[in-house]
Amino acid sequence: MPELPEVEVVRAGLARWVVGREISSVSVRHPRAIRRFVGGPTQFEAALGGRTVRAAARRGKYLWLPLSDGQVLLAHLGMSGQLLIAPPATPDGPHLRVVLEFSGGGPDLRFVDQRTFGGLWVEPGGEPPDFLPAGLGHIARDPLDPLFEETVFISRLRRRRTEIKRALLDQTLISGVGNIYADEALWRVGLHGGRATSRLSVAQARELVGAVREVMIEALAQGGTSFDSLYVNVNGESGYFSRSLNAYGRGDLPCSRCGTPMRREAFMNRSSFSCPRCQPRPRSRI
DNA sequence: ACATCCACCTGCTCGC
DNA sequence: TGCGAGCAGGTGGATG
Repeated sequence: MPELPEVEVVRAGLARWVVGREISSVSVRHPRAIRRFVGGPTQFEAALGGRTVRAAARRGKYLWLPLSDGQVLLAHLGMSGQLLIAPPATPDGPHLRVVLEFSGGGPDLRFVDQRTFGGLWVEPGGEPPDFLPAGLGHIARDPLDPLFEETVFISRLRRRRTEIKRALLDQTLISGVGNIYADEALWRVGLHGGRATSRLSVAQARELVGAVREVMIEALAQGGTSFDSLYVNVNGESGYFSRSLNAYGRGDLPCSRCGTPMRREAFMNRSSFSCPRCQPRPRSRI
């Protein structure tokens, strides 16, 4: 799905519904879902059977479940992945990719993913709290992480030679931010995403991180952002933050601050939304 | 090392 | 009704 608030909603759901349970069997319905696991479906199923889930952790948009044998089950939802808690008798939907069943009955955990950009895989684990799965070494901390170092982020940001929206989407600089929350944060601080990172003052950069953090906290409190059934919590329920969006998806609608029609610009095979008046385009390029 | 771009997918909506 | 184009919340790896 999803950006940090949506992934965090899923993590919390896993903590509630899956932690403490023993995996009894695993069924891979689509091999692409585990393409990041070298062993293939048979070994994947064997790697998980009989293990108990110890916790539910997250770094940026990646999730992982430490297991009783010391390994971790990793998940990334890609653009359309869902982790759903479902009664065992639930019929297979068209995009069901992996099913995990648990000992002693109770609901299954299902990985459903229309576009198949997401996936599950298993890696060696390690000791919390500093442990980070090997595959996630390049992912920065997110701005809600207590160990996120704002001053380090700001100095790295200002040393970049790129545009601020690109930098916000760079998960090696700051994680958890995607197209929605980047646009929302930029709108809040009145900066156009095309501004040069190197020309931001420290104060502006600080304001920007503050806005990212703020919009994510607000979204989290409302269960995340969803426009349709594609982005849901583990119980299949949508969050309400789409009602609070001020920028994303609002092309031609009035800016909620000044009333000017919002503009939509093409950006990396996607769209950026901004207010032409509150967020003027920079005069100079990078 | 750093910056940029696009392939990887399915499905929906829109205009012709 | 059909069909192609364009679009969708992400990312790793190739390329410069």
